[in-house]
Amino acid sequence: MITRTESAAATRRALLDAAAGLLDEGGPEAVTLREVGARAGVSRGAPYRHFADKDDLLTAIAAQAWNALADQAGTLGAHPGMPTRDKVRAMLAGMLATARERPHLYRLMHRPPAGPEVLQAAARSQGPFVAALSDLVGDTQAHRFGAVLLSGVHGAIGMEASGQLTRDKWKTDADEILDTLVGLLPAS
Amino acid sequence: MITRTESAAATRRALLDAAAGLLDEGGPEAVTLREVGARAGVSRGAPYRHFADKDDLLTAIAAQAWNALADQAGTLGAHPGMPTRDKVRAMLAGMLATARERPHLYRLMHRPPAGPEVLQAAARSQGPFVAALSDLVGDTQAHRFGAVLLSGVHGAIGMEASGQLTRDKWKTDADEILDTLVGLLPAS
DNA sequence: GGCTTTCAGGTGACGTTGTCAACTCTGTAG
DNA sequence: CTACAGAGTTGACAACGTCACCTGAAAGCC
Repeated sequence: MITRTESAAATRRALLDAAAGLLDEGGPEAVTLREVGARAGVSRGAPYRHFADKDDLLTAIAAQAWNALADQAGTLGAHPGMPTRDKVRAMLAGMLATARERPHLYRLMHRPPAGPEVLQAAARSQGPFVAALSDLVGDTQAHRFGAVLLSGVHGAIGMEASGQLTRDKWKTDADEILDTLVGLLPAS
Repeated sequence: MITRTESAAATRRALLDAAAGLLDEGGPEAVTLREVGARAGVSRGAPYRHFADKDDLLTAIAAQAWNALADQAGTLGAHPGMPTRDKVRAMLAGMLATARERPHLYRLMHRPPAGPEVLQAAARSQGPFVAALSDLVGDTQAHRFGAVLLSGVHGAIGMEASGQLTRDKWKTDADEILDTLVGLLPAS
């Protein structure tokens, strides 16, 4: 049996999926509430039953994406037998992969100003990251190293996306920058 | 005497200034061609005499901002007696200052995909930067170092803007990250 | 069971925006 | 002096976000 709340939850998810799909395919301008509703099989006004406005819908998508990254980081962090530095590298590589596979979503995740919902989800993804760094460089240095690593990879991603970081111009790319930064960490 | 081409050029500049002002004050959503025209003292259709469409106007603003940064970097690079590493630091600090004083403009400068006009102006700003680095680490390493430095500072700026890089969470800030990265360079 | 409430969803309407076509007007070239 | 080019205006249109109002059915209560 399908209760009403179940149906509503399904619609909400359909709206999120439709909006994320439109974002991936056509960028932010392609995400119109009318088209989102149409793809989800509802009318143009229906989204307002689940989200305050368009911005609220986009925020929910961003938070969802951060939570997916957090799950991925958590799985990596709990992986037994994997060298800690490789875990750090893999977490950053996960960011890079998301940015390349779904550039518009990645940009949405970093859209200022980030609301509390997004900040909390992002913090959740950074928990395992800082924990791994603590094992390598100690608690006191973990945050400082983390900020440098995260900034460096995030910046390389942004410059690559805008076309400023090309191998032709800089003789390197985002992957190498990631490796260079991770190389600053002690091994094991 | 005021020729017609002079008057047209003045209108074009007025449109650019008006749009840049609206961008600084109210973000990208505040930049409407109607309001731009009104501020420039012309009608809503006038911008189409100087720019192909809204995007073209925004692109021109981004290119103009990159050129201003390029001028600043060029002045720094030609500064006699200043230690080369300080020049590099000052150039990066100039980026950081722009990002803090005019965050919406900074974001526009890095908006993907960057057209040829923007990429060329950006490259112009990076010329003095790479030249200074060549003096410090040699031609072969200058580009790789430059990419890491630029990525790191750009990423820190982005995370600071979105509220993700706070001293509360990371025990550091963009200024310290900048210093840390510049500290990787040999002195003098 | 019947009644009332609640709430997902639909529809009409409005203001705003980007954009185009048609028009006016005025320096400028021939 | 005439024709032209081009800056500027205005009317119009479609698309969009959003709101107010309406509908219908599930859910809770007696």
